[in-house]
Amino acid sequence: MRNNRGDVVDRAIEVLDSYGLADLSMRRLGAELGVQPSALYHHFANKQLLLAAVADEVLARGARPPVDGPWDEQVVAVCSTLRDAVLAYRDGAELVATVHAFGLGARAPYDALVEALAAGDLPDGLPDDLVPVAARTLLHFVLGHVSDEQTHLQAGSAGAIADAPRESSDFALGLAIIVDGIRARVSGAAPA
Amino acid sequence: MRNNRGDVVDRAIEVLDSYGLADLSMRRLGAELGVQPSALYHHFANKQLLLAAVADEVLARGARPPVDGPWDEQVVAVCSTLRDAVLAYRDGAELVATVHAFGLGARAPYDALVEALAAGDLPDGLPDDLVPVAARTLLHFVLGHVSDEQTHLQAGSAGAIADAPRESSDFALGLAIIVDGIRARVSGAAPA
DNA sequence: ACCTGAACACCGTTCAAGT
DNA sequence: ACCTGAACACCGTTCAAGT
Repeated sequence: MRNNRGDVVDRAIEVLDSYGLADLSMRRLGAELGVQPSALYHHFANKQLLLAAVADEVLARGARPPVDGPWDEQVVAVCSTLRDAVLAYRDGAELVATVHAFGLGARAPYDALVEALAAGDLPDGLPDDLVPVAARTLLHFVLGHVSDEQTHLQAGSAGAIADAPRESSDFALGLAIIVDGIRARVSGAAPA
Repeated sequence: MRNNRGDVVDRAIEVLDSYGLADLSMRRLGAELGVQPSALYHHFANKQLLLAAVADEVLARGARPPVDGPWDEQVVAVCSTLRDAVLAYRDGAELVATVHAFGLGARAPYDALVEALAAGDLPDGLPDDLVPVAARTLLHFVLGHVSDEQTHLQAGSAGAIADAPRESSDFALGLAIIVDGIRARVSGAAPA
């Protein structure tokens, strides 16, 4: 009945997927593991570090090998992989966004985007100062968009939202807008 | 010493700006007003509706009259107004994003973006199915970007993040990328 | 290495009752 | 119309002590 770090993370993902991020408390997770809440502090110094480990595991489970090809195809591949990874568990996008906002972990998608954007096979290549801005813009889009999707997926239980349903084609269109915008800055539009 | 709805919202904004969103609790706000926490439930059915009213007030205080001109200038104006509005109070972006995610209030910026995008003075005009996607993409960008800015503004107190500091020119560049992307879809690039 | 048990300082929310 | 006071069912975290 003794748990190690991995057991705790695995069970946390089950609780997350079954009950949502708001119900993933240290007390609830302890109960689910048959253990006092204080026992979790043997494995993680605080809840935020536990959530960071959970987010990293969600991302690791959804990871796909890097694609090669032109930078825009690489970017679309990374964003689609990220979307699928966080979409696989309830509140996955909100979890990763929260952890990323706190700056502990969940750095893999950002790094992957930077690498994809740096694969400038264009004549001029992507300007260096554009890469981090573009990467963060893409990350905000993907996590924000999927958070919306997941909120509306669970909308029946909370009974608060009555907007139009999101189509998965919205994701492709929004992503294409940003990629087009990056391309426009490379092939010689006027800078801001 | 009796408070009305407006008093509660005003005081909530003061607590928000002084102590941050995490410390804006019903109990703390009650104490700040010299009132039992339960008294707040006379004015708001629950905390989320209170936060929605606070977010709407933050947005109202930062509101600026609509600009006329081409759609892209209107879009930049709306996004800059939104950025300034939420940047004026601590955790303002996170507050508005949270309220928006719950679907209660904070709809004004979205509506303003839709209106700006619909001001298609272009020959072809903006395709109807592009407008909502573009509006949501812009909203995610602005709120995500300013959340990052505000998190890093307060980084010293939490001592967790050690990334590169955000420059306000990053906002202009990221916004320009998205606007360019929208423009590319109008002036006849291949659809996704 | 992993866990207990008790404690501390908090939460949001409800509800009968007061003025 | 606005508020009290008490209660209910929770939180995250610490810490001495156990195996």
